[in-house]
Amino acid sequence: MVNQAFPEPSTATFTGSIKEHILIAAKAEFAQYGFEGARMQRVADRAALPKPNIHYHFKSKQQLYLAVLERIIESWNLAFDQVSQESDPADALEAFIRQKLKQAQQDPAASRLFANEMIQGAPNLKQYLNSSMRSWVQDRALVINQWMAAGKILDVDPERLIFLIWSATQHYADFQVQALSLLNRAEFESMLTGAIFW
Amino acid sequence: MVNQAFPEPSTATFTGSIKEHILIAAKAEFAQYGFEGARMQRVADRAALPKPNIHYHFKSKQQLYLAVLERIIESWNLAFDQVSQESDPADALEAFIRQKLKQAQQDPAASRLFANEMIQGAPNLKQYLNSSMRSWVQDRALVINQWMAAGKILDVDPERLIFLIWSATQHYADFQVQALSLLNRAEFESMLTGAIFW
DNA sequence: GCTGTTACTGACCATACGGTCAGACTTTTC
DNA sequence: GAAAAGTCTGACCGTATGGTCAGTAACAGC
Repeated sequence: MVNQAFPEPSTATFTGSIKEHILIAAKAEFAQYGFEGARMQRVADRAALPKPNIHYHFKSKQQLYLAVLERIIESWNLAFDQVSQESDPADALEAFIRQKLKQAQQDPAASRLFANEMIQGAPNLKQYLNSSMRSWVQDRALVINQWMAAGKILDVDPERLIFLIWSATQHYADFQVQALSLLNRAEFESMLTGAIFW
Repeated sequence: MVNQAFPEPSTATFTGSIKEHILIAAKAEFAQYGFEGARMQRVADRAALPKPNIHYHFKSKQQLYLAVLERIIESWNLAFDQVSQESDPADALEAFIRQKLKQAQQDPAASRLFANEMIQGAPNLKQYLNSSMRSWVQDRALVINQWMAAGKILDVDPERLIFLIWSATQHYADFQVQALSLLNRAEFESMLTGAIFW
């Protein structure tokens, strides 16, 4: 039996492709243990498949990991909606925060996997950080600067504001155990619902 | 040669005890790879010692890990200074934030190791979270509630405020690569100096 | 300088690990 | 319905891993 600190919703009534099924199992494993700590046998156990079956669909551990990572980045890119200087700052920021919290709630494993990758020095995501993610931050920062110039919000460092929101929302996914324990609560959802506090 | 994504300050001019020397090397290894991903051989390489030497001083990987964890918790406890309802909220909160940022700056590996432990579901820190850490949060929350009752600060959920500060400060240590990359900066220190933005 | 104790280490061990492969089973194509 | 293609898996392989051990070196006490 696999020690699943954060069990995925059961895929017993599974309908998608087997590759997808394996990717979900692998995501949970990599999220919990990181690339080096992950075990192909545990991925197989989580997916309830023989180990060679995993290797049939994904040539190597590295390739499986990259496939998981790619899917996560892809799904996050889809959620990167547009904001312009005409948007109302309060509305836009609240929408952004709610979206990030929803992401953390719907797929905390993805968030934890990303955190693991960052902690290890982003060996597989340096390119992503330096290209699409950076330009995304810069676009947002530009809008925030425009809001400031138009007197719509107080002066802040735009990048710092984005980091603050990013970190606070991601925190609930990555440090789920800590937050639940410190708040003495059992359910993840109620914790996130309460996370918007202004 | 060990791939040190976040090299520790060199201990070449090493003066402390060998156990301490090993603990520092082990902290870096466990912080980067987590318990399961860490390799005793790499710990030995980081410490520039033969592997059996590590096992002479620490019976097992598990015991070495616990020793590292214990040292971190201990050093953090020392920094948990007291705040009372007589304190000025602005001063007290700023002091708290500066202290947390200093911690993140002085020992980011410790912060990352803690993050790794949380991501894995705190298998070795459940006790700590449920006892001393929880009561620390509750003590602080009480003071914040008293501040609110006295009209010194606006109404907020005290635990959420603590989490917000915790997450934002910890973020700079754990996601160092991301933040440096997105800000297009090379030095960690200047990034932290700029982190206090109000 | 001998003795007891602590510190160290090259060589080794059992097991776990990522990965392979030959053959079996299943589905598709015509 | 037979051949071809795709999917699956028990048994296995070479290597890396955590850990051991016998023996050596260093050092303190007398």
